[in-house]
Amino acid sequence: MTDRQQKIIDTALELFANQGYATTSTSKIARQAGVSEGLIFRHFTNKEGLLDAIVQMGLEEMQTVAPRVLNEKDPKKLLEQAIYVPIYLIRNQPTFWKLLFSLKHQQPGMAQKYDESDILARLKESVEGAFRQLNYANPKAETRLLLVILSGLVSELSDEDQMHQDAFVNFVREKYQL
Amino acid sequence: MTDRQQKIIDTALELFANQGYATTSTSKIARQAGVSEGLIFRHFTNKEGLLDAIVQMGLEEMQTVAPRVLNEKDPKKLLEQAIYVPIYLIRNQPTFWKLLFSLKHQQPGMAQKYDESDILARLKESVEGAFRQLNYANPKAETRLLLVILSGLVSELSDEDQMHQDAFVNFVREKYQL
Amino acid sequence: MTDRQQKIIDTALELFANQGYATTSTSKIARQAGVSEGLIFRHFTNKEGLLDAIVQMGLEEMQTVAPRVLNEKDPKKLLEQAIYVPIYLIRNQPTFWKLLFSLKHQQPGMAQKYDESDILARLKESVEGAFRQLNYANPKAETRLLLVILSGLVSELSDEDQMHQDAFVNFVREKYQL
Amino acid sequence: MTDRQQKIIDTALELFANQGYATTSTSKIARQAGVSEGLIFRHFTNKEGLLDAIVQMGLEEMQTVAPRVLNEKDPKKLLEQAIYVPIYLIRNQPTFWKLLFSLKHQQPGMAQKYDESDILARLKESVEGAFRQLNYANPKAETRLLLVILSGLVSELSDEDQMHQDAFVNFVREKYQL
DNA sequence: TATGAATGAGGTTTCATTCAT
DNA sequence: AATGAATGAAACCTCATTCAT
Repeated sequence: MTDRQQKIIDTALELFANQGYATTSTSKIARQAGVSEGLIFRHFTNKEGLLDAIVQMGLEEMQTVAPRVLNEKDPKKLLEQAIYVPIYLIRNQPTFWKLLFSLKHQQPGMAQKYDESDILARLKESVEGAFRQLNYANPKAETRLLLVILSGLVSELSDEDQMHQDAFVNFVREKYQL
Repeated sequence: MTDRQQKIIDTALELFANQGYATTSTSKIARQAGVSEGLIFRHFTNKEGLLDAIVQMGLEEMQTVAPRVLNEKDPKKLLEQAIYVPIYLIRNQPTFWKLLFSLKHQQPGMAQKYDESDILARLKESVEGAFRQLNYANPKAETRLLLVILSGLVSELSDEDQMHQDAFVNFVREKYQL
Repeated sequence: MTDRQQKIIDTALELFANQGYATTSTSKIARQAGVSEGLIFRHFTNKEGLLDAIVQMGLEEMQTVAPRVLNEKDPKKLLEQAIYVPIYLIRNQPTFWKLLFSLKHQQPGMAQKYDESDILARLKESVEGAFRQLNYANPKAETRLLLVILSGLVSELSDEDQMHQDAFVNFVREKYQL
Repeated sequence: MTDRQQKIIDTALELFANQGYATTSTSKIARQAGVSEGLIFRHFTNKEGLLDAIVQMGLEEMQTVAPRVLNEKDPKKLLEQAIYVPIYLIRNQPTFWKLLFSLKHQQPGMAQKYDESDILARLKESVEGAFRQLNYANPKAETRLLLVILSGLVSELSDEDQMHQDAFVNFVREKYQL
């Protein structure tokens, strides 16, 4: 991964997340990244290939954090981690997660493609297991609610300053008594 | 509002909501609505004008339900209504709300335009007031959480059958002890 | 078929035949036809769609001449016609036939597509039948030779003035004692 | 001429002949030849330079066979050779001749360039002389017909198996009573 | 009101070619 | 001699929009 490749990915991530995938032209990406438009296609084949690379990269970061949840044996701590991890991820890669959640609304088939991603599925299971072990009445729904909350969280990430964001995250954490 | 105007609006709503605003071409709308492409522009001036008309129409429906909340004096019932109204709306106009929430991810400036919409703002205030009157510790955050949940709800509307949807809505209602 | 559609077809035919299909850009066609580039795609979908339309049109002309061969009962006259028809066609639509034969060298799969064309196949059969009825020793090879000659004829059509062309056609006719 | 230069030429010849010159990208050649794209330009300056080298190479092969015709004194044998030489060449370098004839249909000015090639012109003259010495009525036309037949032959070379090809070549030879 | 031909700007992509290493 | 990153021009194509009828 050369310097320019990384520059392209970073620029595209930011633009895709904040202006929408369809609305962001490859020429705008090139201009803002300070490279020629052709370079995008030499490295990523496609506009979609570029998106794939971005998602790939973002999910890899997840691989390094996910074990904290997946390998935790103590049920109490597992739950804590289960809730922290998404929050942690969103805080570390806010733009990436904004993009990931937003794709659903933009390119019907596209988001679905990444849903199959193994790591995401296993995390879901882990979160669900955590709720189960803590004797929540409806772990499946509980998991979904948490995801829905996080999804909503992300969708408003950019519109506010960090402070309000933090306040709200804390509020959610308390809601789950952690 | 003639028949064909309505047909155009209905078709565009469905396509915008399910395939994205930017991704849906006016020619696709025209074809699927069975009218000429020119007619769209005669009636709505713009692609954006068409979107405006759709949002206009959707919000008008809200005007007929909103008073149930806004005019309710009894604090207990007001809260009930405050929570039911969004659920009711989403159930009655799922496509419209899917579109409305999704705009945020697609056209930066566009969604914002409708946020100013008076009726939506006043509803927010009412919901917040409801939480306040019921002595919730943090009414502002509580309101936001509810909106966030509803937003998440909508974002997955199309991906599941109604049954799962209903089950989840019930779960959320119980969470709020209603 | 509007005026402009026809203009586009005529221009494209000439350019495709004389400069090659791949080498002729849609923008060059548009400029020379005096229309906007977009119009080409509105009417013909594709560059390939435009080629299809051209071939379609050329083959239709053939439909009006082919019966002369196909319906002839008298074996002697049938042969005469069988040989004249290709010559007649080439003389009437030299550019079209130049294009048709040249496609083989340019777009591997493309020419093949038109080979299936029924009318062309039936003509081949008729020519072959004619040679058979005249007791030529090897009608299949004879037919192929004729086609090969005609193909060669066409391939040099543009490089010479009509006079040399005619002289050569006559020479071939005498070769076949007609 | 290094190994890799030769590999590039061979690959390009095959692709140019079978897929067309304009349609074959330098990157496809590089990939299939197993070299970097830059190397093509280091060795041949240009895409056109590469084509020149290919033609150069093919014509050199001709230099070794042409004398058989050019130096033959016996008129009877000269004619035989005059007809065999093209057939021999096509059989030995089918791909090259396919390319050479096909260029006419693809790059207007390009083929013409090679027509001036001395050896080709002198061969034409020799073939014509052969027909003249054998008292054919119209040696010029006869020569052209032969060329036209050979051109047609080549144009269908790739589409059939060798057997049919041979049968047809024999048929042509008999036609000329050799 | 309604159509559908026509436009032109801009989008994605390809490709011959250059250059630093 | 060889690579592969990088470029920029030009290719094909889409699309919102205009206009004559």
